[in-house]
Amino acid sequence: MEISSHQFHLLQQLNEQRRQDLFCDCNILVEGKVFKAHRNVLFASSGYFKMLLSQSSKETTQPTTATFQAFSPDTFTVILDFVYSGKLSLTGQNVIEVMSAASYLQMTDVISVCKTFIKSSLDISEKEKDRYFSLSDKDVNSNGVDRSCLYSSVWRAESSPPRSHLSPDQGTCMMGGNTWSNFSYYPPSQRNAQQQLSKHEQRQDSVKKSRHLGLQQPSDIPHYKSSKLEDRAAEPAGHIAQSEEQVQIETEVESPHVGYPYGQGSDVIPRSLAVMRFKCPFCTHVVKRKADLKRHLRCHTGERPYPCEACGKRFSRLDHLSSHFRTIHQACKPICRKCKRHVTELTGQVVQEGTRRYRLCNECLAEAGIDSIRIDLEAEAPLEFPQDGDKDSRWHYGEDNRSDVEIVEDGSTDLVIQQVDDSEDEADEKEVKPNIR
DNA sequence: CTGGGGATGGGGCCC
DNA sequence: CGGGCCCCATCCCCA
Repeated sequence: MEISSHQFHLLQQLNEQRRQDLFCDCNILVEGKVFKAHRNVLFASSGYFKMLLSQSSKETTQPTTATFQAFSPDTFTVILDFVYSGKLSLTGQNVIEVMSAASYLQMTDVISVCKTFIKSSLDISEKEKDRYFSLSDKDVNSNGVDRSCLYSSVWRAESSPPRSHLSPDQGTCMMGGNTWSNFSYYPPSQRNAQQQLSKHEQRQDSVKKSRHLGLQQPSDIPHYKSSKLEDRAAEPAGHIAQSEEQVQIETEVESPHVGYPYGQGSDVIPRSLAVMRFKCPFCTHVVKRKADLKRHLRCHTGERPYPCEACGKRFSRLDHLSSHFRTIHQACKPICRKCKRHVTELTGQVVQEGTRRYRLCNECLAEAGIDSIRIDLEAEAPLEFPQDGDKDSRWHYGEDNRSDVEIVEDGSTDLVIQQVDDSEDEADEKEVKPNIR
């Protein structure tokens, strides 16, 4: 016989103990603010704490102290409240930082909820599309409602992700009911993801400075990486409040009837004259297509679903990966890297340096004195790309093999020269990179 | 220190 | 809607 409310009451009791500082054996210091919690609970909720606490002293009589600078006390409050209640208080303003912190703490369920929160920003119902939304600050804010959403723990696989919070007519939304309020354990797939995050955590120390891998550390996520994004991040809070609206559809009149003011008379605008636009909830960017917004959002979330199997570098877009692979690993350009002259299969050769390939003309090869290196294609490890299908399950922030790559690429001992043979190269491309067209 | 080139990343848009 | 191409901006490296 199972008492369904037991888990809930147990968690409630633990939360009560935390509030009263009873049996708390772990101090968490976040930017000077001290949080008290139970080792057991933290251990069970976070891969980071699991590692930390299992590595820390076996002496259990002394309270453990953990210090964080990567996120704010407010963010950790949201995380800790979730740990002790199963409820995650997400808003358009805090979701990025909460996801960043969850990534740092290896809390895959929280990451999933944050991802869904962001992704669901794109899910605009047909009904809503038929409506006219004003973009003015006045209208956005005039609802006078708190748009924060409370997610209760991990939803079950068969449950739909939350969408209701998108409606501008709705305010606070509580994901209640059995499906949402039951506390769940990590499903096996999430455990795998957690292990990957764990690996990432171990790699953090070797993170390089390269700006191209700007989202290396979880803490970087809310800070963005390009100057453009930094500018956006530095925008005043007023703007954030405006863009807090998850996704707005802007109806733009492209006819001579440009005099329609926002917020009134919209229902008389013929649909044929209206252009749907999608506004990013995190910046001022507006795109015409939902797919473009989805792509754009990756620059906020740091999602890099396309890993290069040759070097491990991850890309946010397939075409960037494709371009990278062609340029770096396939030596597609028939140009001598040194003298920039056009080379053919007769006048040049492909040089392989680690996983990097480029072409050199015969003269430059002779000059460099590397023409004597024996080609050993049999021994050469093939560059293989993964098949499609795992991209979504594999992305996470800061996953970075760059340090390994640089070691490989800098190794002059890996220098291999191949005969230039475009036909062979194309065959190689098909074999090596099945997911790149 | 500076300019050029390469690599990368983001947006627009076509297929 | 995803894939892919083109364009452009930015950053980094190197001569």
